[in-house]
Amino acid sequence: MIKSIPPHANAVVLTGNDLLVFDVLLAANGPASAYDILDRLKPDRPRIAPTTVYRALEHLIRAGRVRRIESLNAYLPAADASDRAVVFAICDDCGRVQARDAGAEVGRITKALARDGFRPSHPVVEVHGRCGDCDATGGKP
Amino acid sequence: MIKSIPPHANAVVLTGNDLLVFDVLLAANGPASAYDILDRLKPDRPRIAPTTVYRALEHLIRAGRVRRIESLNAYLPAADASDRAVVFAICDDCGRVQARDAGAEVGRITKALARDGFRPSHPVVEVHGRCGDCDATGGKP
DNA sequence: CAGTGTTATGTTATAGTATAACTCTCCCGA
DNA sequence: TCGGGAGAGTTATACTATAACATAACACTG
Repeated sequence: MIKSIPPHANAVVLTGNDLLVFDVLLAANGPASAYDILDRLKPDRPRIAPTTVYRALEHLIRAGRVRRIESLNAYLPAADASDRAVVFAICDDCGRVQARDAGAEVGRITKALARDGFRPSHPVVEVHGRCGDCDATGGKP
Repeated sequence: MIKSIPPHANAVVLTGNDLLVFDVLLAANGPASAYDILDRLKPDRPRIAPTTVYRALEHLIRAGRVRRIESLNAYLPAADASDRAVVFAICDDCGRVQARDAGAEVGRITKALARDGFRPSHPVVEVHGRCGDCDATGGKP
């Protein structure tokens, strides 16, 4: 039986650039696109290129510190570095995103696929809708 | 070209362009990007623009005939026009995609979110991995 | 029929997202 | 010391999607 995966089985070393990008993401207080991040960094580093941001995002994602939201082409800092499956609840009115653990439900889905011979590696679970606040107030205003 | 279609109450009326795009998608035998479709249409219609393809895709999606795969930026014809939630099993080796009904599992997820005050509208469930064929043969070759 | 609204389509341009390909440099370990 | 690999810079380009405006075709209504 497998116990648990050592937290640093695939340690990813984060560089200065990586942490800079991570700080911007934290400050964004919500999902940010790679180019949002780029724009935020340009005042200090006028020659910074998309490549730099994308490389940092790749590191951060590998390290479990950041998640990509596929249906928004955006990135969100992770609450913790676990690789547990999460579901993103995306409010299409205000743009806010809540991440929730969905390990159990996603497990059912991946297990069902595995029974058909598919070997799941990375699940994407994102639910669009309207958050409680917007639903109460009738939207953005 | 289509002359007129009896305007059933809530039916989405598909136009000639729409059906053309749908035919290309069917012929693709797998997920196709909007620009794949565009390239395939260009020989017959050299002046066709992205807008035209995107508008057709929008119609087809509204009609339930086509699904967008968010994590691939690609489109797939739907097996049927139901709006039941599906999960896409995406093989990252060969690129093939299988759609499976996931109404029950997705229902659990959306209900859990609804209990938190979120009102789900459109779920995105896509699982990347390796299909049985590729897993058996070791990959693309 | 004219006037009007709606939808589809065309056309041009641009915005937004992501990667390729090459270079340089620095650090570290053989 | 040297060579290799990771990080980072630089330039260019590929890929994805929409904006903004113009025209046409049709359907409704008065």
